[in-house]
Amino acid sequence: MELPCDGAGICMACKNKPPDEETLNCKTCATPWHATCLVSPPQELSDTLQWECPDCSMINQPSASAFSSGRSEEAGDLIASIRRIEDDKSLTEQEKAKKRQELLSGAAAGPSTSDCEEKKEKNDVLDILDKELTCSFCMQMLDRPVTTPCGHNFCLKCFQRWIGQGKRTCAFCRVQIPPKMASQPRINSTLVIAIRMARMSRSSIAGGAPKVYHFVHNQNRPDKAYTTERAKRAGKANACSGKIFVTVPPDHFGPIPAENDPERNMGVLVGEKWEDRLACRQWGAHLPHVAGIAGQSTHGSQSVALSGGYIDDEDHGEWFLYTGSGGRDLSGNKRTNKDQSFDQKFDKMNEALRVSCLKGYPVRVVRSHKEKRSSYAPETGVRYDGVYRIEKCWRKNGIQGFKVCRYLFVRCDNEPAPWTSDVQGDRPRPLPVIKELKNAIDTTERKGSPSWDYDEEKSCWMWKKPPPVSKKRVADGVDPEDGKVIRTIKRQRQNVSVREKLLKEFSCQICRKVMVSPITTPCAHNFCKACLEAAFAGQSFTRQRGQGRRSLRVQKNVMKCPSCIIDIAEFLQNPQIFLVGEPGADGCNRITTTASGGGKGGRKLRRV
DNA sequence: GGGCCCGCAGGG
DNA sequence: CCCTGCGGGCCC
Repeated sequence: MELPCDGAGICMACKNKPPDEETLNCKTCATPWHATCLVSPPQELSDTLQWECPDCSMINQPSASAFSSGRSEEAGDLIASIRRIEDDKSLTEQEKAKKRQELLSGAAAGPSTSDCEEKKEKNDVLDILDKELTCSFCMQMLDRPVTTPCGHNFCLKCFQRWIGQGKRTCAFCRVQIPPKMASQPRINSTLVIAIRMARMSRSSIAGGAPKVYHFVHNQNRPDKAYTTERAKRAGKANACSGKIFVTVPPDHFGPIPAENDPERNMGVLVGEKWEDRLACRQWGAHLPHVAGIAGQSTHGSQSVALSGGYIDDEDHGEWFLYTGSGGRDLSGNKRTNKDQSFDQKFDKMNEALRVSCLKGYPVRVVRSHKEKRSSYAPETGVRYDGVYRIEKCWRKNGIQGFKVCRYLFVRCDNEPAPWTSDVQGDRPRPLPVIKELKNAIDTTERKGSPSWDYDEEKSCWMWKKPPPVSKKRVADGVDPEDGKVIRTIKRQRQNVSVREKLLKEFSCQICRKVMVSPITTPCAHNFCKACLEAAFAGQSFTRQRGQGRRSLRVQKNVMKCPSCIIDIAEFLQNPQIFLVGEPGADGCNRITTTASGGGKGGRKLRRV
């Protein structure tokens, strides 16, 4: 029996992680497979784009029923059938709609190419809808379905109630539920689509084609991020962004419409997913590739990312509580830091969010798989979940003991959220009751009417006041003739100078200059003697100008290495100082002796 | 799984 | 120009 790759991308057949060029994604279920482990891999490159995995291509053979663990097999069959209809180029949209409807209602189908196949699907569909798409607790159509490894489906809320009662077995078959599933249930997005399609099909009026949801496959993906000469590290850790595919300016507010998507003419759809933040950026959903908030303090915030970076965040899907940025010590060249060490203020990006709150702008929201505590986060990658409005913001004492900026986001999108089985988008909803507001300070609420609001007549969310005028240009290199985007190539850095190499190798972690009276800690960090002494006298240091390096801030009365958390109190009793020559003519110190500095694999002084 | 490192992008 | 940042890869 052939096996796909598991959730971590490991081939379940050979137990290895296949490289990208050996990974095939099924066009129907999007599951990755290891090409070299397949009995009959596709022969032509072009075949790989339309490749269907063994599970999906033999979906009606009982021996090949495994769709993938944790999913409803029958729902998988249903989706596969629906997608086969979608992919049939010989059908018009109306014919497709009719076929879908027949499939889902079990009505008589027209002449078929495969009688056996269709007969099974027809007869099973009602059963599937009755059994598989019904929650065993509430006996209703599944709402935010979660699926146990034993293959049983429950509403998220029902499941959580069950777990809350201390139960740890499947309510249906009594098989043990893994601790991870119990503590962090994730919504089964495949089932969501199945339920939604069933509903659309039932409610669709004859003649009007129901809305078709788009499934994004890898082959539609754009050029990837790339690495410069300077960024020596492998892969995308230090990559430049690939081209931006949408023609909206970086300060565009709201959904990205089809007319700004010259590549596909679809716009960015709710539920679209990307491998990582760099790919997400390329489609304009959220531009910064590290920061969680996109925006300008004078203009407003266009988008946010929920990635589990801040402990105070609280996700309820249609609404969530977001934490502002800052309050963290980023010394030591860090980009993020789990620990908060000072209060957040309403400035910079936090102020940008506050502006969007006051004006009632729509804020795009992406959720990342890195948010482990939310049931609404995707299993992998980064997903666009539509626009939200910030209804209130305030400050509170955060979990880590410092003040944090807080924002109440409430969904206001015309497309349904990726986790809901609703066919419709959002309606205005009452604000949730937020307990922490009792102890909030600096609370801000919108006074006037919001710019982005629900129109009762048109039954949709829209700009009720003109959107803010863009102050920026569309992504660099967009050809005004055809709107095609030309990738911009970053200027690459020339050879690194000897001086820079020296600085890198022998610089003090505090002053960033070549060390004077160097001391290497047991944890292998290098400092000037004076800097280290001053560090523990409670002084703080700012970086040297012009080198693109970071400030190091040290805490008073803490005997930890300024570059890491190792306690060096004992070492400081008797630090060893190495010999260093006088400054040279260029002002750069000459290292003249060899010495061992202790610590594993650290930078050690060498003769030059 | 956690620590560490660093180029990049964008705000101000 | 300097500062900041809810990444991502690698090493342990």
